[in-house]
Amino acid sequence: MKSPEELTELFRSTGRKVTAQRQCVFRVLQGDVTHPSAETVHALVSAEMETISLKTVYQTLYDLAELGEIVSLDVGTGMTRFDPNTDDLHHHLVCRRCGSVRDLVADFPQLRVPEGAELGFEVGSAEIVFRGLCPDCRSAAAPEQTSGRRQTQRSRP
Amino acid sequence: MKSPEELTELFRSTGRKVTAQRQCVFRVLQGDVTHPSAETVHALVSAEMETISLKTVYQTLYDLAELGEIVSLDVGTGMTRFDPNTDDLHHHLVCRRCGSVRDLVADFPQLRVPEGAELGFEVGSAEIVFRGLCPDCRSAAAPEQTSGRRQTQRSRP
DNA sequence: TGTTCTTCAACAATCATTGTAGATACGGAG
DNA sequence: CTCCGTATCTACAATGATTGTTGAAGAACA
Repeated sequence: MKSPEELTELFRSTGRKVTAQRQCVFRVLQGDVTHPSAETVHALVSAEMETISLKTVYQTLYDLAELGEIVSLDVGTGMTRFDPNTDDLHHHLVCRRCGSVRDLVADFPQLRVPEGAELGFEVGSAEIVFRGLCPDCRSAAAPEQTSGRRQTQRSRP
Repeated sequence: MKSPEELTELFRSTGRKVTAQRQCVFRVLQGDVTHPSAETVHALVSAEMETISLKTVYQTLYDLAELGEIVSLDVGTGMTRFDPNTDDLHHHLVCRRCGSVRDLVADFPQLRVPEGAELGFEVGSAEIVFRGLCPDCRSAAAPEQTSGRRQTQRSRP
């Protein structure tokens, strides 16, 4: 993700208007490695702007995703997460207890669909999700973080 | 997933009661490779039992998942999908246009988190999602299948 | 500065999923 | 085979995440 200043420029140059609300979202996202949900971003932004609406946060995140400045991803924690790291060569670690998400920077060059197994699909990209326990949850009685419903009883495709 | 008869036995032996509704879900799931959503399963079952409720379908799917007979997974199509194939050595192909899901049977033995990159996580499993276009959607003007909201503007972690 | 078009906040609405309650049916005991 | 306790059923309401709507307010450009 570009810097808040560059994003301001980018928004203007693509016909989008720059507002205090949006710049606040830029700032909050800057350097964030926790893959926050829209709700989490809203909470962070609210600390500075008490009246900002959740809808506005969603709209700004949607715009950023459309511009390719952030990536929206669904790792099965019940809500869409947003990642300012748009590097193609990274994947994700997901805690199956608290739902926290971290980037795993590693290239898996052999990640190709074996010839004949693609069932007619035209494959464009591959994502890997590693599931396990985050450091906090490994230390036994650590408290849960997110408020979403389903963390237990999750997948293993 | 076991056969409907074996599932009947399994349900009984684990203290669960066997009803016509449940057996109908067993039958519908048997041999299904489309990774249906709860709603899709409900539609299929409804063809036989018009009055079955969606809640019952959810409950049965939940039970089957608890018993390890099916796997629930979230591949970002907006709803949980269910897979009667519980083989650990397979991954998924997801159409980014219509949201259809297929199994990709292939082992990726080198799918280990590089030493030092796991950020303190205790990694238990890894899933790969390959995104692209299914055969139907490749042939241009093919109609959309699922009814969910977000199919466009999806992730690429 | 004025004009115009976008974006804002505060709703209400939607979709997938889950909780509740009373009626009903399974399945082991008699 | 019938009875009874308990799990399950259906219908309906409620939840959480996300999106649509609307009138007011603000950004960008002439």
